[in-house]
Amino acid sequence: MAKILIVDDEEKIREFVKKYAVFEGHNVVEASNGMEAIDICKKEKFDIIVLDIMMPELDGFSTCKELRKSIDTPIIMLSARGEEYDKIHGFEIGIDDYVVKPFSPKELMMRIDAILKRTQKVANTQNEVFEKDTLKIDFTARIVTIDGKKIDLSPKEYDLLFYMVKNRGIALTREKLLTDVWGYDFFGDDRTLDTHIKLLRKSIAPYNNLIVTLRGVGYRFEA
Amino acid sequence: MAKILIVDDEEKIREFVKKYAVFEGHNVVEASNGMEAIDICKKEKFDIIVLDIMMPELDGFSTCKELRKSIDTPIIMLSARGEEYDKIHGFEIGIDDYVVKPFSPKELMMRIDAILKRTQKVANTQNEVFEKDTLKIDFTARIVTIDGKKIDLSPKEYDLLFYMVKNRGIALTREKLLTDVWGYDFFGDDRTLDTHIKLLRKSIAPYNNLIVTLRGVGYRFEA
DNA sequence: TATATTTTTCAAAAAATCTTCATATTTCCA
DNA sequence: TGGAAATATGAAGATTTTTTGAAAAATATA
Repeated sequence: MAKILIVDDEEKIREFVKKYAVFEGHNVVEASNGMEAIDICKKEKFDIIVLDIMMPELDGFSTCKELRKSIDTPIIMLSARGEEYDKIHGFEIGIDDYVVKPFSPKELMMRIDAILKRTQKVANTQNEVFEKDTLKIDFTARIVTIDGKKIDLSPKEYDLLFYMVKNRGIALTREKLLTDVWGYDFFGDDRTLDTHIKLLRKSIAPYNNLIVTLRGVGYRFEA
Repeated sequence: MAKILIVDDEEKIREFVKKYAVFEGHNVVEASNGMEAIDICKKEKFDIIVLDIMMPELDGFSTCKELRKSIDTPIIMLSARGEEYDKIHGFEIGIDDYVVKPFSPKELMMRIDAILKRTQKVANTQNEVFEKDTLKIDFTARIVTIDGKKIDLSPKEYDLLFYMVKNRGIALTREKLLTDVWGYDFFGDDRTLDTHIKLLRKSIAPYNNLIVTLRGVGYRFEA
């Protein structure tokens, strides 16, 4: 069906992805690191590239950046939970989708299928955007504006805001926020989340009420 | 709502998970070890499988691997903190999510809900909702509205309402309400429940009659 | 290396909620 | 019907949770 390049330093992951992709009738080529991927791409053309972020030497982002200089093959990133959340969302034009580890083969295949389906059609260069009154969040460009004026947010503020907006209308427990935005291994103080909520509210000033406190539970971003 | 298989050698954990899953209206089947889980899965189909990693004989990973040969039911792993981090994030990508012990029931339920939402109805991002006339309870957002207007509920009020609505049409003894909503270890005054029923009734004002007093027994939320 | 920025910790203050308790009301039945 | 038992209610104090500001620690930047 499609020709896929899977780039990961762990052989087991490559094997696993390959197994399921082949099962679905795809043609799979493996690369164990970024440099190798770049070399291979000079010779062959793929329909989709699955790229792990965490790799020794050339990481996924750098590899992606390099690849983008010559090709526009859709790229799906693999990332650990809590890892580089905003980097993934903010990465300029580079990434088509990402999958958070751990993931099931089914999920990855679904994403691959979705992208393949999408790329058959006319290129959709529309940025992914959330808007509410004069608050505008452009996930693709990584820009937040209020009333047309650009708002400066720290990385963590972006992480948190993006995550909450992506999951707006859902009651998010403190635990879920901490593990998903900070990563599963966050051991920190209980007040860290509150503090960042505070900073974020301050930053999005007139819209601070969009972040609703759910006492005893966590927070919710109003849909 | 969903059919869940919980696999753990510790009965306490199984009970713990079961209690809350049933609480949320799920249908739960237990297995005390990997082999049993594999056997059960040959006969029944589940919507989600919760699998402990640390089990005697066949551990969670091996069980997962075996299960994956025949089924692609979403799997959530339970792991002790720091346990098998690499394995979870790397090799075993046949899993959909993981929860670190000790975990709160809320946390696990949220992840179960998230996976169900993602796998069952990909296009359907509908929240789980209860409606009766103009009373609307959005369990996903944790929002209660009457006639479109948002009602403010305290945590206990919401928990109580949640529990009663999930178990509507059923006579709920005071004892059951106290142990299930407050927890096993509630030693408090007998009037605590009454007081919260009072507050809840006040909050859902025109619908207060939906909470029926069963003298000598407890309360019932009208179906 | 110094400087600026960001993240985290911490403790006090504020806010919201929970529980208790005394009293009122209702229900049931001898 | 009278009174006991169960439930409802209001108010106050106790407790819990969140907010906040400031400072320390960690990171990034010049």
